[in-house]
Amino acid sequence: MPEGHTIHRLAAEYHRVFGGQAVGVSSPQGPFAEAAARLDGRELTGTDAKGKHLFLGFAGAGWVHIHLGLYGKVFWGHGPVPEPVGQVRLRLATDDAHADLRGPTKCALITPGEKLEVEARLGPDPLRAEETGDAAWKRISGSRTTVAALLMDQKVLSGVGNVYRAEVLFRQGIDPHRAGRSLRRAEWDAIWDDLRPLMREGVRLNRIDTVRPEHTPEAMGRPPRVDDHGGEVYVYRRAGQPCLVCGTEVRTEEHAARNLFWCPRCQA
DNA sequence: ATGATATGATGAG
DNA sequence: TCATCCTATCATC
Repeated sequence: MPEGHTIHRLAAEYHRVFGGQAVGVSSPQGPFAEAAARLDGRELTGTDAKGKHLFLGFAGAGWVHIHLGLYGKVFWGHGPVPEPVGQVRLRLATDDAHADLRGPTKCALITPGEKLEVEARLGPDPLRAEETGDAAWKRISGSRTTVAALLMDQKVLSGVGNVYRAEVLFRQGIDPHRAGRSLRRAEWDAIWDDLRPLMREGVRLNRIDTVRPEHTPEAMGRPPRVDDHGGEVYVYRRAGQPCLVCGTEVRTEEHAARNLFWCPRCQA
């Protein structure tokens, strides 16, 4: 399930597999069928990502705008294209590869202008090398909203989801309940500067690892540990378990309809 | 088999 | 704040 690192990885993957080629486009059972027919056989000219939004560009036809939401996923395959099983919203296929998109919140054909509008609605993306965190700081520094909610607000900052939120606040020792306007500039800069390489590493490994080498169970002389979502993390979904750094029980609560996790001692 | 759960976002009230 | 979209996975029966 997707945060920004997943989307940027997909943009690179779609480009690597289909870029510069004429691609078979279909929407076997979905409401995208009409648009897919218009794209079928065109060249995939480029891909792009901002935050959790993915864009696939087709020659002379504009962009396919994809948002995975909570459930969306892409299934990759090689060789002969199998019959679609269940709901496939968008299938791209060449002679030797195919990609099936299932369950996205959004999959629509848009114009270049509409792509710019989507991007303009989003805050800076730590995975876009040319962007800075300044616009996000402007929103955060004047806000009475909690920093936990602000980091999840895609208009403020794009690409960060529940895992990166919890983990970056832990790594920076910041209490998630603090108001945005209580943050010092240096604290925000530390969050932004930490997110960039952290999320870049997420793109590379296709998972979220946030535990520093000095805090791994091996380094701390503790038994090995496996997080149930496939990455090594400090607090995400570790409620009731001891903090990897200080041993205090990790806490959780519902915060704006999402699960929030933090260490009350390290993030006091 | 069934139910709970999830890394997201929107629109109504 | 709540319901809703709608899919895969895992735990429990």
